[in-house]
Amino acid sequence: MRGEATVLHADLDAFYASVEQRDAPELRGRPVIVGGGVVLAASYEAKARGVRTAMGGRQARDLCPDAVVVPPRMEAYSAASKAVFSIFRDTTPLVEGLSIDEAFLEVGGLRRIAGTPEQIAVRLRERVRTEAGLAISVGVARTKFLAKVASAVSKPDGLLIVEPEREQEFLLPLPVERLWGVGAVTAEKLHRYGIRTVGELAELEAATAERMLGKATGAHVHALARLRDPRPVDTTRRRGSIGSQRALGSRPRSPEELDLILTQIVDRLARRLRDGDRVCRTVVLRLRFGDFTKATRSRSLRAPTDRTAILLTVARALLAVAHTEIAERGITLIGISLSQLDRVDRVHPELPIDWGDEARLDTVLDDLRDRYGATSVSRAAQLGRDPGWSSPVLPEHE
DNA sequence: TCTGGGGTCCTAGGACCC
DNA sequence: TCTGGGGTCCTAGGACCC
Repeated sequence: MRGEATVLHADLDAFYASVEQRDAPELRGRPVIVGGGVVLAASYEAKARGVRTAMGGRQARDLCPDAVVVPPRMEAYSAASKAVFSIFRDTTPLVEGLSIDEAFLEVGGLRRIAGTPEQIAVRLRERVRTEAGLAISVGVARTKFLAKVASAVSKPDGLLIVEPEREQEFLLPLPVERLWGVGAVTAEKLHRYGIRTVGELAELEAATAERMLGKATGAHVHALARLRDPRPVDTTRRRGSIGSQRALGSRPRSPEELDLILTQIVDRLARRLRDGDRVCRTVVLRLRFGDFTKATRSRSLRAPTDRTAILLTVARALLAVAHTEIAERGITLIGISLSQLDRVDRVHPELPIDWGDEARLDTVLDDLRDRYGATSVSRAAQLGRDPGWSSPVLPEHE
């Protein structure tokens, strides 16, 4: 007894590019690339010419010179996503969003009122096509992982049901890259041991896979290869961090320029935090240097906050401690992540949300000075407290 | 491969506490 | 001021996903 195939994985096809083709009829049937420096999404016409997500824009244009390149319209994609997710939630209350364009739906309890999982999947695809104007692929299986693989195999615009008794037949011949959690590095490690298919991985002992790949990754991908994936569709998951970043190209940037970009990023994130009634406790500065190596600098606060002034002060202090490195090596990306998120109403009442206690903010800054010996930390602190900084130069909207 | 932007999870060492 | 082991938090880095 292994249960029935009641998990749907629904995944919009070439999402950003499909929204562009939906909104601009002259783009339909033509190769479309969303993005500039890098391909964010490619329509199936462009994919057929070898264009792939994350490919450099230059290479993409060489492969497909007649492609229409359009800049991303994130608001349009976000609106389209909301429309599709409301169809998901209208289908079943048990929806687990994975990203802007995909979700798991548990439909096991709906037989009487809505029919079999297959009937539900067929209707879902029709509704997304007619009501949102988009193609969506759906995989149906007993586990989340198998459903996800099934939707990927069914693309484009497909529906694939993996019946429990056909699972091995379906999965074992697939290349290991299909496993959720096997990327370029892990695939290369497995290839070095002569393992190319899921079936070959499944034949190993778990301990062997763990020795090859590390404990967590090894155990995880080995379990998937053996068809073990007990995770239920989880409707309660909430984001654990939010972030924003900006690629800067290779030209030199003045400290003032960096400070302005950092301010814009923190301002936008702090707004998102407050809009979602969330607070955060850790501020992470992300940097990419001139040679494209990466680094992070982070600081945790004693009390959670959603105040722009506090977040910006900490972010500036983190940037200040990295300024020598930036001056020497150049900078090509700057970003901030806010993590250890919590709901405002979950914060213990005795912990102030508005962390206005300057003495404690000073403790954070002193720590940074001790650790990095940076002299500009105090200037960052001054800037953060300067009432003039915030009197918004910055527009209210994102 | 001349490199976006949004996330998740894991590892590992050190601090600190019991 | 000798020593062990376990648990948790913090920081930094890395793999992976879409």
